[in-house]
Amino acid sequence: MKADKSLLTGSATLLVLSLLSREDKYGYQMIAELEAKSDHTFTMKEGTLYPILHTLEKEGAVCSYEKAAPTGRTRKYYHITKKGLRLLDTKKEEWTIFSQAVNAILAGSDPALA
Amino acid sequence: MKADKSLLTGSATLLVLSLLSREDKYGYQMIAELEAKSDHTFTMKEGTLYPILHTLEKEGAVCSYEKAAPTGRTRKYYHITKKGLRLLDTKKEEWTIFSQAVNAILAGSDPALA
DNA sequence: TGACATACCTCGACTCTCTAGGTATAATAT
DNA sequence: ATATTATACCTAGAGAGTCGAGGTATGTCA
Repeated sequence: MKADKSLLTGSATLLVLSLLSREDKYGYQMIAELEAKSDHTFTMKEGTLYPILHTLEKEGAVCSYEKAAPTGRTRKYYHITKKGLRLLDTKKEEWTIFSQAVNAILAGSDPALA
Repeated sequence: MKADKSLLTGSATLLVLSLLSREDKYGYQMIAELEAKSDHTFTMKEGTLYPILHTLEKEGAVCSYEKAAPTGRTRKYYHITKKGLRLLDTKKEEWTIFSQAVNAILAGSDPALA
């Protein structure tokens, strides 16, 4: 994690839902994709991801199914539900409002440091 | 707080330092300014702000002094130090990297929902 | 004089992420 | 053959950060 990891708080679920909105994925894959797509800014730990997935499943935002990989290994895929898509929409908007608010505050700070 | 409050985690210190980079301020004032400048997105609680200010002071990022308000009341003003300005710079960059990374992930999500 | 806004502070609860373990299988190296 | 590494999943407890709810005190206004 390049940036202060505590910044991740509150966005982890948003990121997971966003990944799943394109196609079904399994846990290990999501971690790798987050790392790659964020240019190594996010290194989401397994201890963070798996509990999030389990919570989302309990809430009905995602559902899971097992599928064998070409290698023969069993993977647990997650699929986002309609409820999950609505949740994603809500969290996306929250993120937008939040980040714009932070930028508004920062815009007021000493320009000599920009 | 309009947005999920857990998003604030990790940015609270950045916001405080940013406010102080323009001019010295006292606690109660910072809460009001954050609320106003962020269009009511941030409602930083006193239980959040004061411990942050005390920690920053311990670290030498800010220093404080008492000053009487025109009303006669005593206010505790905080002044950002050079060390604090460097910390602000660091945290600003962390925020930029982080928010760009989140946006990169979101950009990959289902465009039909955008 | 009572109510309210200002102004500061702290403690314990809560939420979220991470550390550090654990299990098991497949691929690769020795 | 066998050891090691990568894959793939999981959980319990620790730690960090914020909040709720309380406390104290002063100034203003009805």
